[in-house]
Amino acid sequence: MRVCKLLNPTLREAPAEAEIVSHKLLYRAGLIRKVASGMYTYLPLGWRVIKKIEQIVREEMDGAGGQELMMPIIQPAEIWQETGRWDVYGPEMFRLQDRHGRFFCLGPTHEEIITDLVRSEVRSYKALPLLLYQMQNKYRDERRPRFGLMRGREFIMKDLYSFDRGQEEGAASYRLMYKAYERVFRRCGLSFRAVEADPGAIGGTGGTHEFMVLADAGEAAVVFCPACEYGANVERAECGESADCGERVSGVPTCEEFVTVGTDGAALKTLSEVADFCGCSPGDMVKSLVYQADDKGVLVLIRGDLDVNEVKLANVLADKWGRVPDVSLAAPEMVTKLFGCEAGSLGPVGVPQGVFVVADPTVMAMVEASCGANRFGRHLRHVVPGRDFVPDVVGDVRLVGGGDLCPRCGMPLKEARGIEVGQVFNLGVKYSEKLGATYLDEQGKEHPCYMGCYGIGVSRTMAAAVEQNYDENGIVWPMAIAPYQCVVVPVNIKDEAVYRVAEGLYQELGEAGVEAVLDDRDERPGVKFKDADLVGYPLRITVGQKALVDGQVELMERRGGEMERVEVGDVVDVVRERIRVMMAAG
RNA sequence: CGGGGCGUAGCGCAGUUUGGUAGCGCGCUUGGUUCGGGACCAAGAGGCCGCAGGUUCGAAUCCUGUCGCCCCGACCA
Repeated sequence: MRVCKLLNPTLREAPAEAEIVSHKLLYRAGLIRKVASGMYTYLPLGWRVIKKIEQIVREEMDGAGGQELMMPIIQPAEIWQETGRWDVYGPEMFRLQDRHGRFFCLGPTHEEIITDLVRSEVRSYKALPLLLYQMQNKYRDERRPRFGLMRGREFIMKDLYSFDRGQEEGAASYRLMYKAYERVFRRCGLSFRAVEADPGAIGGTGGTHEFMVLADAGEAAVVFCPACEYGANVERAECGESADCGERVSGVPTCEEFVTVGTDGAALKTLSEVADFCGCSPGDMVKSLVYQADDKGVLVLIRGDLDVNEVKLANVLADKWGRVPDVSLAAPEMVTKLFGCEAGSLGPVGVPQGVFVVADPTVMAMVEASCGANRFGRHLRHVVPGRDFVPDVVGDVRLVGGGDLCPRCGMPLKEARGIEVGQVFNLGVKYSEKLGATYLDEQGKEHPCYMGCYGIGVSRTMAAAVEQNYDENGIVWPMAIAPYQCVVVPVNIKDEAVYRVAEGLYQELGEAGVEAVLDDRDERPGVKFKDADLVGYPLRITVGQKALVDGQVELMERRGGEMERVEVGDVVDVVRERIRVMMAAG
């Protein structure tokens, strides 16, 4: 490709709306342009990167036994109604009607469609395991699209679905995909971490892992152990601190109420204020939070120095109630209505009727504690969990962070931000049962297929790669996903000797299978160098008078920036070898 | 959905307080001089100032409405 004709509008300045590195650089380097909030056009160079990532994904999916197919973007409402997700999915689903008034959606995902296919076309155990995948645009009307490609309303996703005979074979497919994902992201040159995750709304019975590219711009917080393999999204993370660290003592006096009003006559509100007031630390207190779970009031108790993880709370309640509730912190009015006093004076002793009480194990492990008295400006001391109050359920609702101990090996965990580029999911029989996707075993007995689903955010992977590979001059593409492997820059196209050599090298590289562009613009060298750096071609060949008098050209790696001289006749071989090495290195 | 901010040339911005018929830098076009890290000179093209109403002799500027875009939040008492 000749840069002269390449639609690659680079910008000196980033658009004001771009906040994060990948958004700014992909825009400035002329790889993407915005069409509407959360929707982008991939310009020729950007689209080449997408296709490279797709090809890596395709090779690894095929290698794992996957079969590629293509399903429609527009999906009929009926099938979503069958699984109940037409209503569950809510405003995130783009919906539309055809001329007859029938309802459709733009597919946010394809479990329904694929399961519908399999239920009509697969009968026998002989067809299993079956791994089907596609790469396609997905549509989610996000409440807040942001950060360029990171969270779009239209995005490119690879989704694979596995159908197996049972849990055991399903687990094998899961492991197969897990391994394939590791290869995909390694080949893309990304530094990533697979972490345990919360299944969330998709539901399903088995485990799930998210593949996180570690980068500051990541929307998710993860913890991982520097010593062992453990890693988890904080929504899910457990920690190893022993729950029963204290000895039960019998000598704790009866609990008593005391006044907690500051010198200005106002009631002490925050937990640390109360702790200071009674000369103890937050860790000696019980933090009492009121949540609304669906329409029910829930009092959540946790040790005062710790925080509550709402996702884990929802899961604890789900275990007890048999459904996953919507959990949010209760509005102040609701707190007052239930407890007759404001937040800040709440506690587990004398909880009103109808309020469900959840205690974190850290609370039950406390020997004695202080807490609110459910009366304005009053607190209690010498409160013994189990003696002075008994929760409805004890469950782990603790938000784990860096410094907490690894649940596997006890080392302090590290915390980092992560960009979720992939997720592997054990679905179990949730969809196959609802939609009747069954197979007959050797005995002619009918069973629901055991399913898994596995996503890779292709467009998001492109953004994540930039978040991890850039410098002050622009993008530094890993060789495997660079739009072109190499740029040939004639310093001055009006210098005939220079231009002839550049043109010749460009031709030879192409014939040798190297993806090269020739910057044949009549621009000053500085402009071409700046653009080459901004776009991030991994290799640059500079053809100029200086070296050409010795029959040489200059070869530079974008990462590192060391210039070396190469004989004109050796360039193609040297470049091919360099590409080979850089591919392997990622 | 709540809060905040912004819509003026392809990109970045000024002009809005105090109404008087639109400007700067970059980019783009043409000509010339340059040519190893975003050159210089000259001449140009390009904007119903997001849109719709209103006030006014007159609106980018004031008022009302509306649309779009961005950020934060929707979690700790």
